[in-house]
Amino acid sequence: MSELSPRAQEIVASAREVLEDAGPSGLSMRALADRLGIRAPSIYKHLADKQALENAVISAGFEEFAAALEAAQAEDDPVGAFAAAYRRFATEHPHLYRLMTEHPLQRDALVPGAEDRASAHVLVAAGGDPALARALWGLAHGLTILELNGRFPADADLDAAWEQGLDAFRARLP
Amino acid sequence: MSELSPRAQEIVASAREVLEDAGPSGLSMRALADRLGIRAPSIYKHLADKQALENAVISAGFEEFAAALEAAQAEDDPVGAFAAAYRRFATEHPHLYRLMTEHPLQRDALVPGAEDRASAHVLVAAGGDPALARALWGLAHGLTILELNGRFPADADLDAAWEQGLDAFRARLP
DNA sequence: GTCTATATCAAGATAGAC
DNA sequence: GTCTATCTTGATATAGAC
Repeated sequence: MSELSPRAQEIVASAREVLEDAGPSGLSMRALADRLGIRAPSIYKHLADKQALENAVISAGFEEFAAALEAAQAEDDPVGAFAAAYRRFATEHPHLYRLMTEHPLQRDALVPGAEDRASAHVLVAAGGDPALARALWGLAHGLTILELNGRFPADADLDAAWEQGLDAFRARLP
Repeated sequence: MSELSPRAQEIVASAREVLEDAGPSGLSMRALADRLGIRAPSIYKHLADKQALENAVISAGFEEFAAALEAAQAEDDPVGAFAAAYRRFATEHPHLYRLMTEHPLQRDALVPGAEDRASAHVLVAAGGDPALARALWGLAHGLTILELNGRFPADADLDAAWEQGLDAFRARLP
């Protein structure tokens, strides 16, 4: 990913706002231009195309996600601390989380290391075991996205579901 | 959901084929009409609109999913049998699985009970504990959709990730 | 850095004839 | 049950002027 000009960074920040208001499908070049008070074609002077825009939003999202996971590390209950921070990030930024996870990533076009920095935390939480870490990630993502997609009954106790799942993982760690 | 005419059922079956060839975004009324050898407006004589079409495909998907999970029940390792059938269904019908899970469901417009019949199996696999069942569902969905979205490294041992996760759940059951 | 004007494409959907 | 003709909307993107 090439460096972004200051103006491009402003545009990306606005894109993030549009995304969080309107969801991934509402993030169009026109909607973004409206938010910026300019016309859509002007955006192309700063960002090559819509993919570049989305990739910039996603990269920033990973950096923010990584920071949130990092701030939440706790030695006494690494699994619980990871899961709480994970769930909170997704709940507070549902559309950003969706954009970051619902499609294959164009890794060549992202800020290098942004994704890795986020995924490193699940490995720590799983005590360094890659297979257990991927399973824990699966649990966290699955519960998160099923909830965002409204797949659980309205009266389901999701806190209890998280705790049951996390307890199962805690029991596998020393 | 109202009953479908025989012709409508043929159209839904073709829609399923288009979906599996081209993915959810490739399932347009025009692409479907091409497959059927007719013109797009003709479809509207049999199905009210695109949502009705998608809901019919989704309902059929749930019934097929439920049947696959039912056929896989095993008393000695209910968690493993459930997970294997779940993973196989999603791997064999990735675009159908996506369509069934990536958006909120319009439950009023689905065949009654189709979703319930599928979700009942995870409850059985979890020994009847709803919270544990939702966690297991989260694990299965998360690993499945992360894999479909290409989120794991190419050299990741996903069989091992599934086994680690499933073992954690097996240990919570009598 | 932004503008207007425009090209291009593809989607869902309806009216009315046959 | 299918057709043609058409409407409407909305998206990405480019050219070239200011």
